[in-house]
Amino acid sequence: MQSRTPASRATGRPRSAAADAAILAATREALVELGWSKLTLGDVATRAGVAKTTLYRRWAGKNELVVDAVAELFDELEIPNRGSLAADIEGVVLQFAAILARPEARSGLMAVIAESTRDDALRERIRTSIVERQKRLVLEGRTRAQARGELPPESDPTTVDLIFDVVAGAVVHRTLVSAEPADERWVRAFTRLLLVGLGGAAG
Amino acid sequence: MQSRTPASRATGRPRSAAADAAILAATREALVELGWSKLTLGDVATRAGVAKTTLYRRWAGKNELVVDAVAELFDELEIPNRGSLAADIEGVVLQFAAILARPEARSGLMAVIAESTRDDALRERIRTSIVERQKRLVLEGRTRAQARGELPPESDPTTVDLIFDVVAGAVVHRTLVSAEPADERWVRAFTRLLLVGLGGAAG
Amino acid sequence: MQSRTPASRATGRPRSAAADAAILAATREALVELGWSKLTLGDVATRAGVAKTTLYRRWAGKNELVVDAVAELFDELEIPNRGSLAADIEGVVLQFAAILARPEARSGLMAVIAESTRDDALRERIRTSIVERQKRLVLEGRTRAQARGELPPESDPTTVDLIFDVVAGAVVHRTLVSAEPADERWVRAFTRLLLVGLGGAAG
Amino acid sequence: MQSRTPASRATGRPRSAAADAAILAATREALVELGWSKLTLGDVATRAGVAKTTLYRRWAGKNELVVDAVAELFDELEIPNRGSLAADIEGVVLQFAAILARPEARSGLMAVIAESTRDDALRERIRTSIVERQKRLVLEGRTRAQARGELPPESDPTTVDLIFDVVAGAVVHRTLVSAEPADERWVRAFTRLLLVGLGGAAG
DNA sequence: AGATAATCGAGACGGTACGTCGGGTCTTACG
DNA sequence: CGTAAGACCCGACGTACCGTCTCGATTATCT
Repeated sequence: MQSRTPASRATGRPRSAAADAAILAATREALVELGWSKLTLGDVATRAGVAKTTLYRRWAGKNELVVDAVAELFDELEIPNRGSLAADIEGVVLQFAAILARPEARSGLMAVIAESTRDDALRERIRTSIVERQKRLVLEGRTRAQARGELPPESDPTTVDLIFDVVAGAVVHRTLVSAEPADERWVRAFTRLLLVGLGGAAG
Repeated sequence: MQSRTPASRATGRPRSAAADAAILAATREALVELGWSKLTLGDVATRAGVAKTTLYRRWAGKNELVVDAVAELFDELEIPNRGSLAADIEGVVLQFAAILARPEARSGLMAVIAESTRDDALRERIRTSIVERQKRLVLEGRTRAQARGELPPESDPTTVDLIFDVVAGAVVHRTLVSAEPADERWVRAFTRLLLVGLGGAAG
Repeated sequence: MQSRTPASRATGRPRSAAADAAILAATREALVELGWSKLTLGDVATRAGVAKTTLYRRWAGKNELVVDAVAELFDELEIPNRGSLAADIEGVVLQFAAILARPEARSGLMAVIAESTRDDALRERIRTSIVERQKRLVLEGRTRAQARGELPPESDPTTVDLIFDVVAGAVVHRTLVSAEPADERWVRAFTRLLLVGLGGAAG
Repeated sequence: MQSRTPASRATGRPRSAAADAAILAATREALVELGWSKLTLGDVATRAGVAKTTLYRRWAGKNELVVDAVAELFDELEIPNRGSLAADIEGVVLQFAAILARPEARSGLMAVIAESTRDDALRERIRTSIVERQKRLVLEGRTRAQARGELPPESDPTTVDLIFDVVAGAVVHRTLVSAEPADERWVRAFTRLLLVGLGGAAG
């Protein structure tokens, strides 16, 4: 996750593998209790039972650490097989909304995105660890829908990006900016819009 | 803009009106140069030629100040009248994308949203100053499309919220998270998706 | 004591005069309890009820602070008038030894002298605040002895320096290096040596 | 030099003899370049081409290491035979002053003395390694002067201590505290004072 | 020859203090 | 009163060394 493995050292005491996990868990815990802006690396180190230096040896700063801590949250996402494209979308969107409802995701995610607007390395890390990694969901959903005959067997790669931006963007905006719950009612309306568009439905 | 006006005092030296504008301008300038996280209120005060005391008398902190400074940026948005709903949407989305391309909006907006996940007053301030204020664009667009007969004359108010989340969310996600430009090609594809849905078009 | 008075500011909150005294007292207290090497500026600030920044605004570091704190200790030295040069010397040497027996002087003094071997500004500060200031004792003692006719009325200024180095050096060496008490017996033997020399007496 | 020799083990890899010398040399080198307070054991180890572990296996810490490194410097002192007590004293004092003029002695010596005021074991080590070892010079000088008939053949042992404190103290104070060179002129004046006293000479 | 054991280099580890920076508050003199 | 200036307390920053530890690799002596 962190760009380590420095050409495989031979000598010296090896880095503690347990420390990595403890630090990431402590980071999420601190995010829940304190939120991004009040989270301090000293506190995270203490919670993890680790010295500050150990933390800094592995991560360059708060941003990098939180990206890694948050990215893991999204790995539990799975696109369900409910028999229809609409039902599949509704399922995954609800999962996504559930993660965004958790406090460790809410403030952490937006904050690192904010920071990434001025930090190219951070943006790349976010893209690699979170965005690109989750596009698998769109791909799998489309493949399945094509197998069912719900979508034509074409495959413009930019369409995947577009759909990902629309779905993820809508849920994030609903949840964090409008600050309204992305509940089942909303998800159904959103899925309908996504499938048939403004013109197709009653609007 | 700032919820002040302390019951209109009679005595004492009145507050400098120029200071407010100077501070907000200095804030945007500092956002461009430094970004959210490196912006300091002491620096803003210096740029504005104002004492820190003066700044704190008017705003409670960094978050409130930046919300006000950023909110003004979105007031220039106008939905154009290009003769069709599709063209109108494309126009306003491009305007929105242009604002989000400006550095003073990029990091400032996301950062205050991140903070708002743990600060109800701030969330309310964002909703009032930015979100609700710009929903006028969706309303106006729909009214115009209904007049043209492009949309049925129905008016579910939750649909406005949905569309706003989808449009704003997609552009923000494309621009800041995926970190790709919301250029004319992308806007056209997005508008088509919005109007006819995944199923209706080649998708 | 500290080279302040920066051209006499007009504006802004003035520096707290109480803070200076509190910090110097806290420094001596910490020297007694912890000694030079375990004394930390953060701890001194806490003891003085002052923020670390306040301390750093006034002193450049541990060395400068301790010089000022220790220098005050020697201001209480007075050369007594006991009727003869020998008795006067014995009196002042005993006073000096008593100060060097106090823990706040012991480790602090030697430590700053050690540091001063690599820091010209510090050496100058020590010379001004401590060495030159206490040479008054030698001058006064000589003047008095000349009035009594115990010493010829000549006045080679380098002799003052020589005597000061011999007296101060001997007491410091006896006390801190040999680590034996400079008690009355020793002081008497030393004074006899100083007055009549190795050859004159039994040696 | 270091109180080791752990009961003479039989088995296991023996300690490198070269390491000891390399470490002491590196210590003196670092003292010259950096001075006591900026000297770090990690740096000394690197200079000596040795791991930190190796260094700590032999010395308990910075103080002990520096005492050993500095003590060796004084072993080169020899009291010359110039035909008279005065000339002998002048000779050895000049040698002593020359050593104190070297940077590896200056800051190292004073610093460990400062530390020794709070560390009995260290004080004892200094006394053994440096102070008592060099008293041989006073003893030899006196013996020789007595043989010449310059001093009475008495031998109060406390007089040796007194003279050692006076001579060493004066040179150290002149050199390090007053920060003036102990040159030939000064040494001559000091020797005269030591031999005939304040009263005997012009003062 | 093989087992045993202390050494060596390297470098990660838990700590403590550093000196700096920014946040907000307060205290001046001036308008 | 408002204001500019700047000192104040506080808490976090990221770094540097401390002295300890855990590695794999040597290098001895003792079976």
